[in-house]
Amino acid sequence: MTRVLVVEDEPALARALAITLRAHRYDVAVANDGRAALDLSANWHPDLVVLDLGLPDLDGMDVLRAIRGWSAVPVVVLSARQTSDDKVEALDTGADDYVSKPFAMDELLARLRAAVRHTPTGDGPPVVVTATFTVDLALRKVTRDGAEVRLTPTEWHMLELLARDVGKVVGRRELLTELRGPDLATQTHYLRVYLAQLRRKLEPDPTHPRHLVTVPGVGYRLVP
Amino acid sequence: MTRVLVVEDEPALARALAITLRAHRYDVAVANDGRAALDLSANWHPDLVVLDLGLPDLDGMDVLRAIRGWSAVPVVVLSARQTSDDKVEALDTGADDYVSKPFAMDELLARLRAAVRHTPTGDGPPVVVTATFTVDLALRKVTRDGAEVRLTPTEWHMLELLARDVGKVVGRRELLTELRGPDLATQTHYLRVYLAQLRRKLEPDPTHPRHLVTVPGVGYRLVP
DNA sequence: CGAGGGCGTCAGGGTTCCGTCAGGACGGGT
DNA sequence: ACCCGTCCTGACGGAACCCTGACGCCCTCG
Repeated sequence: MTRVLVVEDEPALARALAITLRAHRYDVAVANDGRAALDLSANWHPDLVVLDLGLPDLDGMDVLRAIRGWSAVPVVVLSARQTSDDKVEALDTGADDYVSKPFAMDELLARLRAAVRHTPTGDGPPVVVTATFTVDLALRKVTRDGAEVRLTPTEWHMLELLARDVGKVVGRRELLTELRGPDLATQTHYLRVYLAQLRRKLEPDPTHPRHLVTVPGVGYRLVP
Repeated sequence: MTRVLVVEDEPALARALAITLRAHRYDVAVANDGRAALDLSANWHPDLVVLDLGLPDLDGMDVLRAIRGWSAVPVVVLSARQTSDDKVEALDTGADDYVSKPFAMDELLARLRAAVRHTPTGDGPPVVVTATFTVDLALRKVTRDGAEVRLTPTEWHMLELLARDVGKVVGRRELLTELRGPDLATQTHYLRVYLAQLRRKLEPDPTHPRHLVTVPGVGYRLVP
């Protein structure tokens, strides 16, 4: 199910959005202010963000910038401002769409659908199959020999990053920036520990990995 | 340069769009009707399509559907209709954005930039093929006779530099500056050692290289 | 004919990098 | 308050890698 993070301080609108989105089979989380928005966008891993620019604590643009600093999740901006300058600034900061209030709900929904289509991983198959295990990005589940494998949040996050670019090498810095933030992007030891745990849970022979392959000096890659 | 196909039957607006886009360093082609739009979108390979729904011969929606039949190029729809039904239909048919006339030019430009961001790495041939091995820059992988070849970071870095300019000679100083920094750009011996290792791993007959060719006194070059 | 420079090959020491085990810190649930 | 799962850091053995030095070859030039 598509996970939508709604960042909206006005309670009435927030409730309306949540109800409507849930009625359309979205998985919805609501953030009332900028802090919660950053927290949820970092830890809840939404597939889409609806961001109202008018927030009580932080400037909405700063929230957008922060999210874009480490994630490529589609962001649809909601705003009462209608001047083209505001739209240009938001779009050039990385917003995928800009909807002015008041808006028609069905139009917003259509724009959300369009935005979700843009997710870089959205065009490929949402499920990665290898010889010994299967990763389902949409369902957030990984199965091995038919049985589901229990993964900790960090383990899953890591596997998700690798599965999002199957076959391609994911750099250590890239992984660490996603997992722990840009500041700790040099702690490569962290990656080794969790890669080992993933291998223990997923590889038939953890000491001779066939799918969770390390590329020395660069990063790791998931091969099908 | 980004190639934009403008589909617009109204001459004044078509000219204005073309002029503005060209001023912003876009490569622009204009189609006055649906037939020309389909023709150009198929043969000219635009990176972005600006599509006005009001066309003399075909329905704009049919044009959109046709394009989406074979291409994932970003399409920004332009229309005089402002009802949300029209927007929903266009967006759900595959349009990336919907702009109602009249519109502010700078907003349209921002939306075009946002739309073009969605195209996933459409530039350049990411794979170099020779008679005995192939280099895939994107996947960071090199295969020989179908089997993957293990390269050390330095070996790969070197091969990457050569593959980035296939056929052209890459100077020794250029190589060394990339590999070891500007200060050590005279240690040509370093290059010989690693070229030899690359040849040993990739050439059928390492003593008589066919693809990793030496240009005496100048540098090396990769020939397909 | 000998000297010299550019090139390719081989080998080894020093260093970095990787994988693994173990244990303390933290937090949520009972 | 206790327990359990998870997160994170430290230490260590082993492997891979980087780089340099030494040597032989070929060609050119004195």
